[in-house]
Amino acid sequence: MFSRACEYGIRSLIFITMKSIKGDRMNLTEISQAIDSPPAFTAKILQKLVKGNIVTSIKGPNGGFEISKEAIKRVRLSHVVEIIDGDSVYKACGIGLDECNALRPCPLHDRFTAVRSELKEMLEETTLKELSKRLDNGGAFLKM
Amino acid sequence: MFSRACEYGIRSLIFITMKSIKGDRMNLTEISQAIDSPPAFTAKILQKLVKGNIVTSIKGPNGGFEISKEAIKRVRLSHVVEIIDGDSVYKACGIGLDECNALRPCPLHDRFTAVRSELKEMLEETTLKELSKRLDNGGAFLKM
DNA sequence: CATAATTCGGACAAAATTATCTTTTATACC
DNA sequence: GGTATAAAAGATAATTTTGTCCGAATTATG
Repeated sequence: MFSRACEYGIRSLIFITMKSIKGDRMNLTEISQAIDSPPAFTAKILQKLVKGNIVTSIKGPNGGFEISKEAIKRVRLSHVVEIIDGDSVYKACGIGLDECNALRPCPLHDRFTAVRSELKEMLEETTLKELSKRLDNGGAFLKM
Repeated sequence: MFSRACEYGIRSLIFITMKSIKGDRMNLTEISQAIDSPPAFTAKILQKLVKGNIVTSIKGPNGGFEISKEAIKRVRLSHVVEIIDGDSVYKACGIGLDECNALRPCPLHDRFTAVRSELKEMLEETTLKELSKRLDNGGAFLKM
């Protein structure tokens, strides 16, 4: 469904959000340990999220990554997926046609777009806040 | 969503089904032309579908691939996806946790499984017959 | 039986994705 | 200013997926 990179990205963000709400800033080592991901690869993904205005990074001692109150409110899963995986999740044809639309559909078009719009809706209405809350209250986990 | 291989597989099957209904058997060249896919790669995928009891293949002159009346009735998209991509579409965690279930869920678990069961349902109820009909009556296409 | 057409199977190659390593840049603190 | 810490950036490596090539096996037909 999502790329590996995107999975790590979402997990990182949920963790960072939970910590930022408490006023804690997390560095790469802490993040990759918390979500059980390869540090160097995770660093690359975090860079994308910084450029995409999702998280802010601070260099130097006691530096790391955090997410602002504003961003916590604003950011939806859809934004994260779009930054890391692009818009293929929302646009691509289910069976790989370059151009597939209502005017010139593939045989699966209608059925596929129905399911995909469910997915899209879900991603658009899911906030980092919601996900981080579940993690914080012990109702959900980020590794294993 | 699906792998490239799976996309080619589904497209091949829709085409083969449309032709088999008319009593026509198609060979690799005809199939890969009809669906605009790399022939050698498509051959590998068709081999999987033969082993998976979806299509039957006939060697030699005037050979090729066809699908039986029985299989046309029986086969759902879910079978095809499972043969080519495995069960990851149905089972894997949305954000990549090895073990993610109701007892030990990831933060996205509930929302993700809801969408995924829509997808699963769609794949389980979609038949090759239905898809091939749309192709046959000019209401849908398999390339571009 | 010889030949041509076709799938099958395995080895190989290319491209994309995932992952690592190394150097550079920024910053806090002494 | 010097040092340690941490992210940024770029080069490189490993793995997976996608795709190709070639010889073997099978079968219809003359």
